Amino acid sequence: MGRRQVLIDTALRLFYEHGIHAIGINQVLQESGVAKQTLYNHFESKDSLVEAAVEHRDKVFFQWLETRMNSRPAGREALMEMFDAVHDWFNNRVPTLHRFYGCFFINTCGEYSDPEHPVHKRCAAHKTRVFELLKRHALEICTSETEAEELANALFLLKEGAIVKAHVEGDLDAALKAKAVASRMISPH
Amino acid sequence: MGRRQVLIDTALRLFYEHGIHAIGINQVLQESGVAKQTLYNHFESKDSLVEAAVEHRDKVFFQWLETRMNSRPAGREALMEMFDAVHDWFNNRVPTLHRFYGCFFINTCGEYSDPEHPVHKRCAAHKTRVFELLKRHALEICTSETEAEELANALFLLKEGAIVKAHVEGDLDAALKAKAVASRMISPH
DNA sequence: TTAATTCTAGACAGATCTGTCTAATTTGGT
DNA sequence: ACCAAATTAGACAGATCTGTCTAGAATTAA
Repeated sequence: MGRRQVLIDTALRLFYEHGIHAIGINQVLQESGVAKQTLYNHFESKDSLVEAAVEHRDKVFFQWLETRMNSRPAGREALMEMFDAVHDWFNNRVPTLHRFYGCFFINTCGEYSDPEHPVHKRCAAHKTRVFELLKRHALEICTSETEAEELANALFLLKEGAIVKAHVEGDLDAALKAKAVASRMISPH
Repeated sequence: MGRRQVLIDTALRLFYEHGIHAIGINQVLQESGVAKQTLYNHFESKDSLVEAAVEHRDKVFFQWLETRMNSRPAGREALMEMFDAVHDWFNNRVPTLHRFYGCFFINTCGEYSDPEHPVHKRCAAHKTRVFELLKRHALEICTSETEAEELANALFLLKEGAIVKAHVEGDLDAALKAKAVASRMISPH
């Protein structure tokens, strides 16, 4: 694996576990076994490495979620599969996502509150992308665009809420509880 | 106001806006106009100040929310009022909560991922406390303990999801959308 | 083989971090 | 007015932060 990718992987792992401002460049270098100059050959600053880490997480996470949902019939089943997917995530059964420390994008926005900051913007873009994925499947089982939007929104909120509950309170069944609520919202229709 | 409280207020404001590890003790001292020795007379370390800030936020936030909910009849109306309350919060109409930068407890857990850390524990305790508040009102309109638990859980997830959506995506209507979902969950019953 | 590129190791600068210490000043109770 | 406690200002230590620089080693391509 190229040096650039090694740096991104290591940085993401450390940032995700401890937060971004708690991790210094030197620690990333030491754990990745890369020289300092190499880092600054590939990235012009720490912030630039942070951006790359967020972008990478977006790619990995979205691909994983989309693949999981596509493994089931589009529409209701795919939407329900989402909750099973994040349930596996919460319980550390998805190695590619690392050990669960909440949502990297939510955590990162807690450290970059300015909505105009490039890092914050990338986090927002990720969430919007996931929302669009839900909406696409919601359209399969809804009779109008508005209705699909509302359903996708409800499921999105439940999912985000479950992430928070799982991380902050350590509730490992949060995803299943969210799924139960979601199930009641879709089936009687 | 006592020096101790000045320090807590200033620290909370800065921590909430920028994250905890991004703020140094010296900045807290400068903005609060307090000497360094005074800080270390009241707190044995920065972490101890962080704990105090989290505890204070818990007190202020919970009291605010409980008061808002108690301004309406217990049960369904109080639960609906919660969404109006956080809607005001998202739109910066609650001065005592500061400008909205997401949930301080969620953000803080992003920087203190170890669930055994005192700071993380306090954040978890806050969320649990809010959940119990919801459950108390849910019991007013449910026929069983289990049903109340499930309702409180659903509303809790919607609320947390709305906080995330409002902060990360800048969706200022997130609370109203969550309220709409919640409303559909309660009224037909 | 040679030439160009990439990487390494680490010194270094300058800023900032937490926390300690001192000594003078202010405050509050009696 | 007096004494004790609290606060101030700031120097200081030692660690750590980001980012630059240099010089040599490794890698890659022609």
